[in-house]
Amino acid sequence: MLKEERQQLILEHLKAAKKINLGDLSNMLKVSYDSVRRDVIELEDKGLLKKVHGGVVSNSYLNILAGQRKGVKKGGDLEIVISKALKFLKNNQIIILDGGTTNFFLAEQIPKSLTLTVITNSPPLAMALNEHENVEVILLGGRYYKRYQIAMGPEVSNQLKRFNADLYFMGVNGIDKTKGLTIRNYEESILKQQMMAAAKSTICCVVEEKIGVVEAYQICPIEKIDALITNLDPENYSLIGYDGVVMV
Amino acid sequence: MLKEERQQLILEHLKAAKKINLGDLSNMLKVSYDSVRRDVIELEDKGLLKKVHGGVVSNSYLNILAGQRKGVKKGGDLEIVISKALKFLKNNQIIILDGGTTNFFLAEQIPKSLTLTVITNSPPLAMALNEHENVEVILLGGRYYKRYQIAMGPEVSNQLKRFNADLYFMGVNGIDKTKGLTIRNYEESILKQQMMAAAKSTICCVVEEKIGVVEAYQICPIEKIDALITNLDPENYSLIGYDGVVMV
DNA sequence: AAAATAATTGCAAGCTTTTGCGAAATACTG
DNA sequence: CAGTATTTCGCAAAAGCTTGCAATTATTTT
Repeated sequence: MLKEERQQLILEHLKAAKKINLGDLSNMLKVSYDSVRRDVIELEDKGLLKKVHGGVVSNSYLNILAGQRKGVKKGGDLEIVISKALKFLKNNQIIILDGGTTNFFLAEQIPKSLTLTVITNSPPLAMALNEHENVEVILLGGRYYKRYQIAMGPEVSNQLKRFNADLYFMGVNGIDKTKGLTIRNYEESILKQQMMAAAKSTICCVVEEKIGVVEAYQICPIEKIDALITNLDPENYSLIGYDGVVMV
Repeated sequence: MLKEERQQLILEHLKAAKKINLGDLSNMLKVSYDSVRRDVIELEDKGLLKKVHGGVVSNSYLNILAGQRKGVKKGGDLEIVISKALKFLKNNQIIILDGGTTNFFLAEQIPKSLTLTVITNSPPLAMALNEHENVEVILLGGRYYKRYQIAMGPEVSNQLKRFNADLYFMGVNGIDKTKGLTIRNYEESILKQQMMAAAKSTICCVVEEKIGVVEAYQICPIEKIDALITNLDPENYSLIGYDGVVMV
């Protein structure tokens, strides 16, 4: 069995199971514990799952590449988040949208009648707005990171310095009471800080499963953002202790 | 057995089996391991499969990107133009590709093994290079023109000033002996001039039907470009009178 | 048709990746 | 805090891959 094949199987299993322990995987795939372990490490490096003590959990990192366009499931967590986020949009606003699936789907769902300027470093997101006649798009250029499908680097930062947007919708990998907003890529964490600085207020959109997750690099502590949008009711117990933020 | 025949068999087998290891292929096709290996490298260059340690997998297996049709018709005019254009590419070159369909398809057909830097103002083109691991992409940012799906404006021009690329592949709407290279959009005509200035040499790729066509805005006279690639034989009568250009 | 050139093939030696094992370290549980 | 479960690490064997070379076959040129 090829390594790639195995990794594919692990991912498929994870879609169904949500959490699997490595021993079971090892039996199931008929390879040693170590091989599974190494596969899982590789997959984690690619951001496709998250390793925890006792097994692996799905990371719901849908690659826009993977054909899952127009992928907001009716009534799903993501749809709830997006519908809440859309309420923040007003005519003639200038908003920054960074890369990431949530923002991509948010962009797709922007009402066609709304007049907006969208600043983004994500080519797929820019293209998702092709049919939005009233949305002007400013694309930030720089070195293009294929893996994340975004532009990053000094050029992007420089261009950002000249902007004063009304809103910034930030995507993150994890959000935690004490560790704040975190992400897996260092450069991106810096970029997101700069995007915050380029906007009057910052809104963070996350689905439930990212709550309590801590990733490698902090962007900022919780209280620096102006609003946190989740699919949960603002009174939900999972959100207790996130002080200083408007919950939506 | 001919090489092409063998490669066809490999692809067919892969369609059915999703994966296969090179030793088995070697037995099946009754040629040495090395020949199979070299076939597989060629196929990988064309993006038709993915080589991994232990064998090959059909690349639709790893990525659900299968639906992404390669848009060049076999034996069509465009394919001829593109195959000629690819001969100009050498390892470690820095090339500028502007928007337009010819360049988009050219980008798709760049061999996966080629190491290049591609500078572009076209988000779709940047994304078309997602699977080209050896191609670094620099995305030019600015105002995004949805209709053409390219970035244009002063930011793009400024970024261009700092580049000294080896080659610029220019797309045009029309080419004519006396009126030169022309295009429908004024701003774009200026941008293309700037791209010419940012590259050591400029190559123009056109299919037959654009020859003799004159559009609203001239980019430059014919003799300013270094090579003209068409689907026609360089000796073809349609090309008589285009002086001062290398015909390919 | 002969010579020159180019493309293809197979081989062998050397190199890299992958794998499983056992010991050691670390994280959870009651 | 001890005990158990889980994870990590280093290593060496095995499997697989690459590279240069020389022989062969095909193609083009003279």
